[in-house]
Amino acid sequence: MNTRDAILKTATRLFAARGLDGVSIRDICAEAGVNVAAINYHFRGKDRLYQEVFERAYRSADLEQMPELADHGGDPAAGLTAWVTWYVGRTISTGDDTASQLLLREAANPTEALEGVVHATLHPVYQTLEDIVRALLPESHDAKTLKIHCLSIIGQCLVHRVCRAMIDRLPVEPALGVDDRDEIARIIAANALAGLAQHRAEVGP
Amino acid sequence: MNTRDAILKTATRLFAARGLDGVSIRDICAEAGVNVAAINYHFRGKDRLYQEVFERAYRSADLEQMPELADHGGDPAAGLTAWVTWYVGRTISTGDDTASQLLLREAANPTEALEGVVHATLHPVYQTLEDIVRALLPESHDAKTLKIHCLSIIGQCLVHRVCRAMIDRLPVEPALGVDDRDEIARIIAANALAGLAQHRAEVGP
DNA sequence: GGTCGAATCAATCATCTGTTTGATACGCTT
DNA sequence: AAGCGTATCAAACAGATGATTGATTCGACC
Repeated sequence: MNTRDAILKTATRLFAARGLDGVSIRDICAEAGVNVAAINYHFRGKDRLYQEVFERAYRSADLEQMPELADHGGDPAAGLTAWVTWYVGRTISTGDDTASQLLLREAANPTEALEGVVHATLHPVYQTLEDIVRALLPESHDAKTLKIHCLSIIGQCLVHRVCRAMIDRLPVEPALGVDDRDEIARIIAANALAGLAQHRAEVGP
Repeated sequence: MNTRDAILKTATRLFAARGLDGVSIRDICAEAGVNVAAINYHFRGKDRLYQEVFERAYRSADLEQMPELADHGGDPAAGLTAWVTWYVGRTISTGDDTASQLLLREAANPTEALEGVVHATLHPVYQTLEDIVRALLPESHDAKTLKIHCLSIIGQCLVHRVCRAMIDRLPVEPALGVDDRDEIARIIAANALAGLAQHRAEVGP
């Protein structure tokens, strides 16, 4: 196998599991079966390798199937439900979790690589949500209210991933798992729609 | 000053800012003005020092002023609003942020110390919220629905702290700060109450 | 005044860290 | 076949790391 790809593959797995400081280049090279000098030859150092790993993990994020407002023409409520279902699905995932693990580590310990990922991937996701929520707010809303509502929706989805370490240690039954994704998405969407509806009822269209 | 306390004070600040792996015992001792051997003498090693730091940061958490259901006798809605306001206030804080920083690092990189903190501090907080939310759900609710609703509320509050690194890099105006705490708490409480009310309307009391 | 334990210190230990070096092998073009 | 750039390798480098050692200081107690 290509040496460069072998390093990337192993490094992605190890960085996600143990963090930048938790993995030495000797760990990576041993598992990848390559010489330690290969990292500096192919990536100009450990930090650049990590940067490449982190950005690749999010460059491959499939935003193409993200539901948008336009997909649900006249019905922003349906758009919101679809968006939340999609977002919860990718947050509570059975499959590859490395991307969210890397992002969680960046949240606790930001590196230079975070800036690029936020602009390239996270911002478009947020903007799509904002477009939907805007359509559900009174026309007279201010930008701050809009932002708070969007972050509330995101927070309800992300808590299940971000706080997993704490939730799993909570002696509270039942444990929530991947099988509960639909139920979780349903409640979050209902919460958001009810909150936005009530806001409209108070302020007017 | 007491050597042991000097180490704890400096170690807490540095561990919160840079993490367990980001700080060497020499860093701590240099800033605290003590000898490197003092850490092994007083704490039996770096890991134990970290454990002590993390647990102390949450042992000092003032849960006494946490609003409970009993404080608002017949009005769980008022209890929820009070709880959310309290929780948002401590999440988006002007003052000492070390505890939440340490917890965020634990979320990304759990250590043995997390278990104790969850049981001693986080669990009581969660249970208090659950008592309030339970009173706002139909009597026929199941445990899973209750848990999801509670985590949704927690998620809406925590997102502003946990995702700060990403939110601050989002090119979206306006930036939310400590001055917006009340507005944020108001919207979160309204969201939760509206969601729970709608749930009652659907299912019955 | 002598003894004991706690506390502090400089110095050292063994190991691990990211990086660099110089040599070697391979595939390609001329 | 000669020359050249790419890739790989074992070895070494220089510095940092957590931990330990043995000596020293200090105050309390009998």
